[in-house]
Amino acid sequence: MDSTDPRCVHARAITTGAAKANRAVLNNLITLYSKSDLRSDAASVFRSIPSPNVVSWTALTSAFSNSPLSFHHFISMLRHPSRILPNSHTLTSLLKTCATLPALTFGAQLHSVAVKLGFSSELFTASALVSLYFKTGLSNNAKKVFDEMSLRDEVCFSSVIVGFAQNYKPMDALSTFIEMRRSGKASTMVSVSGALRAGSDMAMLEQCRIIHGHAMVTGLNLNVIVGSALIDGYGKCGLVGNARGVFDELGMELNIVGWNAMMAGHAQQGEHGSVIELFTLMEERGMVPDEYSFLATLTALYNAGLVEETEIWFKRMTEEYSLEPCLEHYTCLVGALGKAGRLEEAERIALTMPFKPDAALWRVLLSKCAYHVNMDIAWRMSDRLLEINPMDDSAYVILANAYASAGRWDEVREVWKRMKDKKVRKEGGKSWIEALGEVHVFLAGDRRHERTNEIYAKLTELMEEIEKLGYVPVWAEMLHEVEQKEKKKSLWHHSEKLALAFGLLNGTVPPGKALRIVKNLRICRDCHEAFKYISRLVEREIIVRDVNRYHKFLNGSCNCGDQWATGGGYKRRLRDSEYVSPKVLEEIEHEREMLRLADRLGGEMNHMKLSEAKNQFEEKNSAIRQGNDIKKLGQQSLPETTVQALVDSVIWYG
DNA sequence: ATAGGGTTAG
Repeated sequence: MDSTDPRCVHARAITTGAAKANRAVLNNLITLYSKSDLRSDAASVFRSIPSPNVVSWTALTSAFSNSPLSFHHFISMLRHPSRILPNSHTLTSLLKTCATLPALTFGAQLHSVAVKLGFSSELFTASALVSLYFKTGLSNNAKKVFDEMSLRDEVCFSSVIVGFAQNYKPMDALSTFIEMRRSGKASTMVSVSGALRAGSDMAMLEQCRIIHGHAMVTGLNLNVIVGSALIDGYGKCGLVGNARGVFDELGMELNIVGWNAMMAGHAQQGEHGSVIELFTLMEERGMVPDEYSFLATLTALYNAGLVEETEIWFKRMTEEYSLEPCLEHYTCLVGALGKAGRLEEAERIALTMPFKPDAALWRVLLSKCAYHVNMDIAWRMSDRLLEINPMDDSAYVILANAYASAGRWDEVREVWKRMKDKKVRKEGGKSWIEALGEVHVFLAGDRRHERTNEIYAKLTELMEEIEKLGYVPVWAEMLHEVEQKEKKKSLWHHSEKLALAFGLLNGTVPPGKALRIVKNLRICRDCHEAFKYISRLVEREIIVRDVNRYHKFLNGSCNCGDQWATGGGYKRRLRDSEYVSPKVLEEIEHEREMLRLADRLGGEMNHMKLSEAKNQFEEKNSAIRQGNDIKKLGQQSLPETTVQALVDSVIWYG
């Protein structure tokens, strides 16, 4: 036994008599044991303390953090005859457990206790509350707690940045990052990786580049977490080469997360060869592939239309690697089987797998039925989709499109009528394009952009030119009775075409640079066809990130090999709140300048400032605490009603 | 003496 072993320290404490004499020594021992993962030893040290104080109790609950057992210890403390009042350390530790489990009901009770005791705006307690609320999806509550804090350090800022990023509010995450930098807080690996995640969730390449630059100046680019986030970010923005640069730079430092992110980057491009290559290399390096590695592999194979390979790798996952496939793995398999026309088999798997199929899975299968025009099964899938969400527009749209491509117009009208009767609205197409650090959003038929006239003129010009090159409009999915001219127009005004025309105007995307478009739905069949021709016409690379994958158009063809009608595997989740308004991007433009300045000045002073601010805050806060209800009434313990509320809510967690 | 934030996917 070496001298740092807690048992050794314990023995010495007993032999020297320190343990008997000093409660603080034993409190320390509890922490020492729990840090070495010896929880039961920690508990027995606690039991040996004749009159445990709040520190002893907090050390005990912390030893059982991330487990509901800590709640029970806390209740025991409150019920203890010596009437011990929790302090901010106690509540902070418990709130962290609530965030990890998660345990919102109990956490909310703790919040009320924190308010009663005057801790709810304290740095540590409030940070833990912020994390708890973000973890449970209550962004507004988290923001409210954050807003009420009078002192903020880099940790609580990073909780908010990461929290917003995890709650699909990338713009809020980025503006919090900017706010943090403006207030002079140093960037950390956590805040930078959070900001990167926010940027990459929107496939905002420029944003990822700026943050990469910032990471390089601060040296955080060599951090494994930031590096993995960079690989992921570049991958999601479609720059696999840049991702690979970071990947190679970090080399042996990277853990499996970084490897999986790299594989995912290739997978989203449909580069299954590179994914398999990395998979092999990973094993040669002694790393054990996990569920994420397999998801990248299955997505790549499935997106490439390799049905048998998808099946083989799915089997390998369970049989050779003893990994449990999750819903997303099954979605790849079901989609692949569906694509091969094995629809009943795919359905059977969906119904017998150990998970309840979600909307995404039924939608994938529905689209495969539509693809094979197997309308009986398609209707069944559509019903299943509507069971999950009666307002799901895709349940109708896919059916209608399938009938339309088979020329069964009566049925098309029937489906549209049904959809209208149920008051289901079709999600409109939206596309955005990044030009000179700004993002421009377009809806189908949008005329709100300030350069609208130029955009429509450019579009007409482009379409007429490619018709000369042999482009034929693809209107298989449109109603036949619409006038030829009208048909053409509505095809021409799809959001992705508007975005592309804008990107080709003078002063938007510089000549020679790829045009990068992101779309909320699948790219439409006609746009896919038109973009192939346009890429040849204008001799530019056009990159479209749709809900399923990347499409890279160059010199008349697309790297998806027209395998665009897929689904499953990785998805890009796009919500209205994620659409970028140029105004916020202006701020980021400022931020770029500010980052440069801040980095030149260096961030050493921040720590000094922080401790100074902390002292001021403590003075102010002790005044607040003296004025609060409980202390004012001279109570030594929490009111019985509060304790009872805590007890009532703890039963939910066993 | 006891306390808060993290990368893959979704």
